[in-house]
Amino acid sequence: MPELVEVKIMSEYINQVSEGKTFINVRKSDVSKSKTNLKGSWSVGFNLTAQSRGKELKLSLSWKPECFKDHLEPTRDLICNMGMSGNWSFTETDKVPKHAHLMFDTNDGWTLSLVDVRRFARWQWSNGWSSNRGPDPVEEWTAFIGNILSNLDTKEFKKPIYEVLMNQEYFNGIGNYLRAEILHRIDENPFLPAKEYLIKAPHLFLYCKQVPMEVYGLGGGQLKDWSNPFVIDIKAFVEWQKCYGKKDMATIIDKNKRKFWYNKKYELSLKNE
DNA sequence: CGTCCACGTCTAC
DNA sequence: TAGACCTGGACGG
Repeated sequence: MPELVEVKIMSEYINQVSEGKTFINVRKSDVSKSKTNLKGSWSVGFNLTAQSRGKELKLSLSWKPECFKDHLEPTRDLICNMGMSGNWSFTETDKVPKHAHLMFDTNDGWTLSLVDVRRFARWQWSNGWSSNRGPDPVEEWTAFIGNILSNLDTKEFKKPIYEVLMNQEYFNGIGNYLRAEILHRIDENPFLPAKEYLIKAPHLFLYCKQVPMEVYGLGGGQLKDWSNPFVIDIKAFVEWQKCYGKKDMATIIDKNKRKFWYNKKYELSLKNE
């Protein structure tokens, strides 16, 4: 599920359910192979807030004033990647869902859990966002454009746009369905080198913001096993999609073994490459 | 039963 | 640039 929009919605969900709660414990499932050390002094009285940037989610743990001691850091950030199936759930502690792998318990019997069937999600303590991921196309639109423009003459932008659009160093948050839908909307040859494509279709920048915002308006994309608490209409997302997963579209497998969905009219452009 | 597929990174040859 | 990492749903025989 999680691309930019869904991670953004998750961060809002975490903020909503954590508001006014006091957390007293952090733990992981027995089956989790995460090596991030959750032990230590983070065991009494902290608040949780979340923020997203592209596909990254940052959880900030900050001490309740009455629990704060001088020798402690006032806040600590856990940077999370949600993998293919990660999502968040807030339940009573004895009703934590199957496949919960990172859990935060409150002092009144509730638990915030990172639920992740495939266990590709990762988390680690960090002072900030990962340096190898670019600005958020929605929340930091100007910086997002600047980051690309100042690197337009690098090797990377000689690669076809459908590949570069998945590079998180420049398009943090764009994943497989957003790639397909954005390029389909623009309706320009997606096999063009990225720089050339951007010169022909500079509105790609705008679409990298607008298309996610439309999905945000729908409550986010739908994943089979994600009960998205913000969903407005279950069918809306499937109907909104014009390209990704549609049987009248063409597909190729990209370098990363991801299926790229695109309009059949560009099949010929591919052969000419 | 079995095989294929999934909204993403990682790291090892 | 293959694989590795994972579970489970869809679909075929």
